[in-house]
Amino acid sequence: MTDRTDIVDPNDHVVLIDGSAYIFRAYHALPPLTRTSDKLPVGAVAGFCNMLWKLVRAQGFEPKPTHLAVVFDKSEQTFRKEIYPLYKAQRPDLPEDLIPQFPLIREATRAFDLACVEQDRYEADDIMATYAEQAKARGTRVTIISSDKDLMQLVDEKVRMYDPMKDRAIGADEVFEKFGVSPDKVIDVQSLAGDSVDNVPGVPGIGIKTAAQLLADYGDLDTLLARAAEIKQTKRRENLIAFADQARLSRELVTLKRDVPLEVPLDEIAVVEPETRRLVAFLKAMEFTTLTRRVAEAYGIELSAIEPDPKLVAGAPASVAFTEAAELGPEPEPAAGEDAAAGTDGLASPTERAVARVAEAGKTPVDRSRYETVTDIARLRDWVGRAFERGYVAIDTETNSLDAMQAELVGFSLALAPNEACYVPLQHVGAGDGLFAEGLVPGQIPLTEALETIKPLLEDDGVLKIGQNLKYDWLILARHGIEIAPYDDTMLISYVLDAGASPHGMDPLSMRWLNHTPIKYEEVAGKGKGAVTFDRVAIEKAVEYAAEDADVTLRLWQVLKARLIAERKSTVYETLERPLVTVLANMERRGILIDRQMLSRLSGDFAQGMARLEAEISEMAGETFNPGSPKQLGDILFGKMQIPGGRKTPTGAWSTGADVLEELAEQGHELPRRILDWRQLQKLKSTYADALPTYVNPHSGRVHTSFALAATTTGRLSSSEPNLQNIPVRTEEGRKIRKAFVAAPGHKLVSADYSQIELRLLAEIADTPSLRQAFQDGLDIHAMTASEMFGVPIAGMPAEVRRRAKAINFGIIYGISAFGLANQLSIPREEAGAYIKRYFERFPGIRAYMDETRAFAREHGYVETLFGRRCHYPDIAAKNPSIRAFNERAAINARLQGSAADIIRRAMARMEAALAGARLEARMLLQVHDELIFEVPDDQIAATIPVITRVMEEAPMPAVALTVPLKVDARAADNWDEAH
DNA sequence: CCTATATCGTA
DNA sequence: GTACGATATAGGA
Repeated sequence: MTDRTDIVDPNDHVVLIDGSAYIFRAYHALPPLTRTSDKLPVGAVAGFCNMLWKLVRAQGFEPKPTHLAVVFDKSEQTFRKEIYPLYKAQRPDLPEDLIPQFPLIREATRAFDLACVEQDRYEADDIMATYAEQAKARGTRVTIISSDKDLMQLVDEKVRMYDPMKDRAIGADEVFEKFGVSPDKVIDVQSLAGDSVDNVPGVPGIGIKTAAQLLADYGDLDTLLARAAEIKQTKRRENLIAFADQARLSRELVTLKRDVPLEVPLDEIAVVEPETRRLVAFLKAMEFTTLTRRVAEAYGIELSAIEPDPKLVAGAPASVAFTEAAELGPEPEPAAGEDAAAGTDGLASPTERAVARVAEAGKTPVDRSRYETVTDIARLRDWVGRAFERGYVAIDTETNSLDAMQAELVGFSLALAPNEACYVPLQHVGAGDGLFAEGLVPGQIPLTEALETIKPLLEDDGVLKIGQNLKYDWLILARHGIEIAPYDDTMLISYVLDAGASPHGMDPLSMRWLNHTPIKYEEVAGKGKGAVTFDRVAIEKAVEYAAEDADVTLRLWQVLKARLIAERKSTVYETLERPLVTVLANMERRGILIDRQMLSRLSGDFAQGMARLEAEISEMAGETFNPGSPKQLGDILFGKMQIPGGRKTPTGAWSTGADVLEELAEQGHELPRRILDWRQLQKLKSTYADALPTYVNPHSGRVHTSFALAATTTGRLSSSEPNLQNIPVRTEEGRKIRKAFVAAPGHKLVSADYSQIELRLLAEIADTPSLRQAFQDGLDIHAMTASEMFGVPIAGMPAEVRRRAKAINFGIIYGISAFGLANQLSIPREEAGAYIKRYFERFPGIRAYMDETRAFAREHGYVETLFGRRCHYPDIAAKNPSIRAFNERAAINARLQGSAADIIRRAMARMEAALAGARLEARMLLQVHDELIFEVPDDQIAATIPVITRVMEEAPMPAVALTVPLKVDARAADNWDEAH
């Protein structure tokens, strides 16, 4: 055992050898050399041993190294791959005769008694960067033996590089030669220019030269990105803006980690005299005659007295070379899923295929002149026939409205391959410019005939239909009696892969993956006052826009579907996303009934109340002003009336939020109370009582919201136009609005909601036995928390104690901070901090859960739900502490909120079949995060509720068997308020 | 005319 | 303290 505990000091010289890189370069630079007796390739090994010998003897290499480590890449699975799965993904297979040299070089290192370092999840570069950083901190010189440009960011006055093949030193000047910037700017250049070898994306159209120039002009990457809008060159400016996030991702990839938790500390890589006999035995086994002789001479060893290392000699059974080489082979990959794009089918692994698709995607430029306008049925039949042959087709519909429930079909486009796309105009009308009478433009296939022709294609089990935000097109066509199946949705695939990391609309996806900017809708239809609906767009212009959408969708699918498989997210997509397209489309199609008379009456009542309050407000203020204007109100309260205790908003204006006014009201000020009352009425009137009736569809007489599947970072749905997920419930006045949501005659509304689902998931995920037990025993969870924390018995507990515990429980779900809890409970921050401390003492598992989640998110840039959904937080490592803390809280919350969202999605995906299987006519109408609302025939209510409850409670199975029970409460009533 | 800000409704 | 969307006002284009 050798003692390696010397302490590094400033006179030392730390030498770090990039082992893996050395082998590659030596293999290609040196003439092939094989061991005489068995033709084992050893060229790189020989070069390596010669270099080590020079180093330890300090021959032509001053000063003599005191510390030396040979550093290797260990596995392909590095933290960079977790950030960006395509990183270094297109590495070609190693040459046959190179593979056995890796283990031999490790053996050589050991034979020289030098440290051989490799660590899971880190590349050799990161390990070297960490050693260099630590050595520098002690004032020690460092030489990195490598010519890898990725290491050049480390060069400074203490750290130099040395190219072992060219025998030359690399200092700041050489780095400038290569990158056009000083070493401290190398990272920024690489972030912009990217690297095709390592598959670092960078910004399209920017190479090293341009990057260096831009950095000379703007200083650094962040400044450049912030001021990108100032750049004159159009394409360059657009790319810098569109790919800013990609540049930041690239920066993460190229920045070497300087704080790797080293398994072999710096002090342990001190150079020691080798055990000479073992070294000679190794060299002899390698049959390096010249070097063996030199080494033996230097140490005064009689050559013939040493036997070659028996493990390594030619013909040795199961020699280290071959056993270790086997482990270096490519990782086995499961077979790829369905796949139809040409050219990349033969590739071995899903990852390679995904990388190839990404690389190919930008290569075929979009050529709009090749799009066909289909105006006769024979041509349409031809396209349909070719789609059948191909087995997949991208489709996009064009309409005259964004509202899928009332939009008229204007035309549709199909795409079969890049640039092989067509547009089928159906209902275009004259521009109506006064010269020509409005009416159908001639030469369009009659709507019914066209639909009859494509229906068999769109409903054929054997042909995959591909859309972008397909729920919209599905609804349009469903209203014409066509139910598209099977299908894929590029927006949802992107959402599964990149939620939180990048947007999922067609234009950003196209720019990101295809390096192509599609025609803007405004360019064909105009914008603002001059905008026309798509049916009035000239067909020649419509073709380019519409066919391009199908073309782009198809190309996106080729890239994203391959990534989905490579990144192992097919199950998330197939179970949590894809089924929801038709489920939500059907919910939207049904809509919900509202009682317009009731809302109209409420609107009148609210108006009356507001008028009365306005009179009182003017009276108290001594003047009339608009109570709806925070600016005017702030001036009255804090200017004119000089009420103390005002706060400012981030923009410097007086804050007049409800919390501020509430406080003033409690101090006895009358005006703020009136304002609060007025605001409540104003909100209820404008947002609900007046707005909801305008959403009633004239044909159905019902309100059809639109649910967005890909709008949130956590996996929740969102609802808009109108938002039916924020219908009032907390106040008596508000519940009057909710009462206006009613069941159709002969039906009732059934509301079924998960009880405390996020807290239950907290107990599950944070593995907290006491919390879990409480749920298993059906206890009041907030009272139980209070009892644990404050030692108060549950029986006869004061309401205030329970209220505080409840606020803490919610706080935990939201990633708690003393500041937030203090705010919520109106208590001093110190007191809130003490509560949190106490909570963590009682529930240590939850603190561990929060710490683990933070650390995981920090390391990976995302968190995962129980079901594998990824929520990305690209700013989790922000330097700004408040941004970072915000992201940490969001990440902590996302695992819980997202897992709950997954569960209700699973329930929804199964609900239709469960109801149909039980011969029930209940229809799911709405989802409000932890609640589902159904419309159920009166006589089926008793039979329906148990089915709904069971599907919801069993939703995690079989993917996840929770140890905490899920509880669902369901009730039926004539209106939503009473059912809830 | 369009965008940003403040406010407030929900889970 | 998390996640959303709608409305009104205000101010620059």
